[in-house]
Amino acid sequence: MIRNAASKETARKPNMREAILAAAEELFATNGFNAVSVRDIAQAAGANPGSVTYHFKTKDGLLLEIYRRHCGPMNLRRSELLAAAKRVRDLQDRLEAVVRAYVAPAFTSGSDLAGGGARFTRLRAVMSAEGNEVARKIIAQTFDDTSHAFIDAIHDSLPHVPRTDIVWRSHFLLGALYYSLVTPDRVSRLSRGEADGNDAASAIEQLVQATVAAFQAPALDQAAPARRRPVVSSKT
Amino acid sequence: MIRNAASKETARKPNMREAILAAAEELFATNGFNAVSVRDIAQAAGANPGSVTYHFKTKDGLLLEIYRRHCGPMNLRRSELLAAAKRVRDLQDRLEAVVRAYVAPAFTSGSDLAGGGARFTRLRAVMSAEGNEVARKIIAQTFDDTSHAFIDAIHDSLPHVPRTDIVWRSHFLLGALYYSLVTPDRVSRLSRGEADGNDAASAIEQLVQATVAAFQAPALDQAAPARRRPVVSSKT
DNA sequence: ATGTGATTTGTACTATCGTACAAAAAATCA
DNA sequence: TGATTTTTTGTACGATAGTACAAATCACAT
Repeated sequence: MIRNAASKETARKPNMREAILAAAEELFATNGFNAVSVRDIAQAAGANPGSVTYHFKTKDGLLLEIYRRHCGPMNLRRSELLAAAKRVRDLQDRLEAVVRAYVAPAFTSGSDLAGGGARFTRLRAVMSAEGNEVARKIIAQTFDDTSHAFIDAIHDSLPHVPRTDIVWRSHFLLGALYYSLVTPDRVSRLSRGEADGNDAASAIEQLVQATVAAFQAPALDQAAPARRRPVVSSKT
Repeated sequence: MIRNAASKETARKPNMREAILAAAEELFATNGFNAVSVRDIAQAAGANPGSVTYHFKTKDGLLLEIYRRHCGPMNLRRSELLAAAKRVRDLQDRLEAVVRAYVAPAFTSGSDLAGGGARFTRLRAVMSAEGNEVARKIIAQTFDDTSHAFIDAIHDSLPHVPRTDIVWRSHFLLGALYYSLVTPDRVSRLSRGEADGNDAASAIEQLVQATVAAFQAPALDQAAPARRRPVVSSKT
């Protein structure tokens, strides 16, 4: 939408550059950073390997640009959604709205820059698992603000739950979200075809519902640490 | 334990072989498969690169052996824990016991083969994210049985929740578990030091409590699909 | 101690990696 | 159109990858 700006950006002829970015995003998201060569990317984009060097200098630079391109619009969109969610009156409904505002943009398909999108979210999941340095840096300095904003919003809806628990549970949420995008087929397989792990709408609803319940769980204060230790025999 | 068998296995002098396996497990789990070279592994194990080839033939063979070594004892142990959990009378307590039986072994430290252990679990998380072929094959044929057993056990404690929902929620559980092992520092960072993401006991308690609540969430039947669609403006 | 098989070492081969760079092609503007 | 800049191509270089293999070394039964 926001397009006809004719800025002084280097977007003179974005065809090849954009194709390379898209191909790299897809390949990195499915195979990891190190498993994909610059030549793989060039071939998938219908470009020459040297063209990648020309546009992005290095392979790291290419990854960095993928992040750069997404992070700005994405955080903006998330702020909007969060602000709207925070205006919901009913406390229970507000919690669900906040969670949904966090979850939904991660599942959008296509090249939805603003929402983040499933492809970029999956990319982040994979980079996180690989401990990629470039990703780690840009993520810590770009996403933590947003994460804190969401955590605060959730905490406002659940004043009786300590912040520590909220942090843990939001961490679990992100893990579940990532994993749903990384291995959707596992859901189809384990449900014996009754559920479709690749159906974004189902994933969102299931994740929102489960997560809201998780956030609403009673506080886990260390006052009663060894409430019960069931099962676990002592065989080493 | 089962050791002095003097079988015809090639376990005559396991020192170096074991060192290589341990080093590879650690390096793969933290950096991914492709980012780690055979030379890296050999160096970390104090071995010669050729020694890796001698014991495991190929790099894939080395990864395969890591899985092979863990899967048997691990599934055995999980079955034991699950069986014990299923003997818990109270339905609510049983659910928690089953979840704990699933979660706890994944966080054990050291070279605990039977439990699975944090290192191997993290390795599985990373391989899953990278879409590693070797791992994908062995996982589908080794873990699905156990997963089904746990899903069935949880379903028994929650008869009113459709199996589909149980599958989704158990999928979220595994994702949260993986992510907790992959990026524990994020918890410490977001909680501003109030929580320690690397503390296994805390992680287990938090994860069990949150997950039990998630499983207990009301069923999400498609009878009421558009219960409410809060927030989300329609800007594409 | 000595011979034998198992293991470790050292090294080399080929393939592919990321990247550099000059030449060709395309695009832009006077 | 011709000049100039931007983009694409083709190719090459050094580094490192996985793996193979012969020689050296070790463990140990005889």
